[in-house]
Amino acid sequence: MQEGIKNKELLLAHMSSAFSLTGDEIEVLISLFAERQVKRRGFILHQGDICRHFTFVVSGCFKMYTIDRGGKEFNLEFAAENEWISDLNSFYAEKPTTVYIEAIEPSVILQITRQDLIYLYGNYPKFNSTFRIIIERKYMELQNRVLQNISATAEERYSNFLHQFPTLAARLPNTQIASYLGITSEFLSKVRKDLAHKR
Amino acid sequence: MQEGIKNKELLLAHMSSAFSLTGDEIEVLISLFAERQVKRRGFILHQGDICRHFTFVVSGCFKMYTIDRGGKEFNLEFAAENEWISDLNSFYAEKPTTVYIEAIEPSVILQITRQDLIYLYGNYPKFNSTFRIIIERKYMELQNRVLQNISATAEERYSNFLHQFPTLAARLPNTQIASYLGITSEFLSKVRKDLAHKR
DNA sequence: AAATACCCTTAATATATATTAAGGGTTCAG
DNA sequence: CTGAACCCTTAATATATATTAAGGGTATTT
Repeated sequence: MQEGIKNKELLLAHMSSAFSLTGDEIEVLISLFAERQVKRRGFILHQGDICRHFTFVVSGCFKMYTIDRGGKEFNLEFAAENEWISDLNSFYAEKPTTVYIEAIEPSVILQITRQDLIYLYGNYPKFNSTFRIIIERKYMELQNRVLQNISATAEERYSNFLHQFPTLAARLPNTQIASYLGITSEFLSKVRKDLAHKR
Repeated sequence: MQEGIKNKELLLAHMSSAFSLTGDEIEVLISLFAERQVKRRGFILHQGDICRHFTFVVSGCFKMYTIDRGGKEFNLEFAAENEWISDLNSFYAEKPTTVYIEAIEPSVILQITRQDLIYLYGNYPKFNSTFRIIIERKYMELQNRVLQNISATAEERYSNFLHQFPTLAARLPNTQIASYLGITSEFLSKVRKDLAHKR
């Protein structure tokens, strides 16, 4: 329990941003989350598998994506430091996932299993609120993304992405950003040129 | 407490689909939710207001939308019987909303205020789980919608909408569906013609 | 250091979707 | 009952975005 505590401090700080935690709660969090290193291009979830963990990213970055029949990838979500990633549908229903979660950079994560999370919900009620709030925040972000998708041009969506996720944008290849925005990387290239000319 | 109990039974049935409720929990739910009738075209939330209620739809149907500088409406969400609707961002942060929630049909709703919901979370811990699950379900639906938006053509999105929300599709004018799908109603008209010819 | 895979850009052409305009059909409020 | 809103469709034209193909640049692996 001494090794890796340092990484768990980020999780504890994150969890106590909404509600402060008691000593007991801190202890149980530390005991139930397992640390894992993931290499660049390493998968923590593969299409067809059952998603068995709720994952907190300590460092590095992941993408969650699907591949259609034509072999094209579509990025549903990125998760960097201090963010959560999981396929909720597969996780709770224990059914095969349709997505991949892959490390874009060498990463360190903390994971809790479904069983342990349910134990946590049942025995430390505060975590129901904590995880409710985590999901609510993610929900609002997604809703904003849907609004962008139905109302904004590719150029507006890209500008917005740069503005909303500046550090992420600097770390990701444009191909990955294009896949997230729902455009081809060739078109993103044009959009970038047009934006540059507007300066 | 006798009048309107019938409408609250739908809420109770909905809430106990994930966890069964005790007598106390049922009583507090009944006491904290207020029933309201809304006419067609009536607003339960107006841009600039603070969203003060979490709303459960007993009957009828609502749309949640924004209007851009050009006056165009974009439908973020529909909510019919047995669904929840609220602008979470405005509701929790108590700041002015950017959206409208308007009845598309004469409707009956049950509403709880932010204060009462927080009271509920604090004193009846089970509802933390219940509302966590409600939000998780909505999150998965939104995620699926984002995937559609970035990966599917307008025709695929429309087919999917018909398949996923058959009763809703039959009740809504096509203009509203187009606004939800992120296309113009003229183009939806063409999509419908093309689909009809494919039979 | 070479080889391979990845990444970014450009441009020509093709397709999906928006815009504008117009007409007819329905519903709803006065 | 009647006009005013709304709704749906069509078609011509315009714009946004995809596809294909090609070349050069950068990492990563061998």
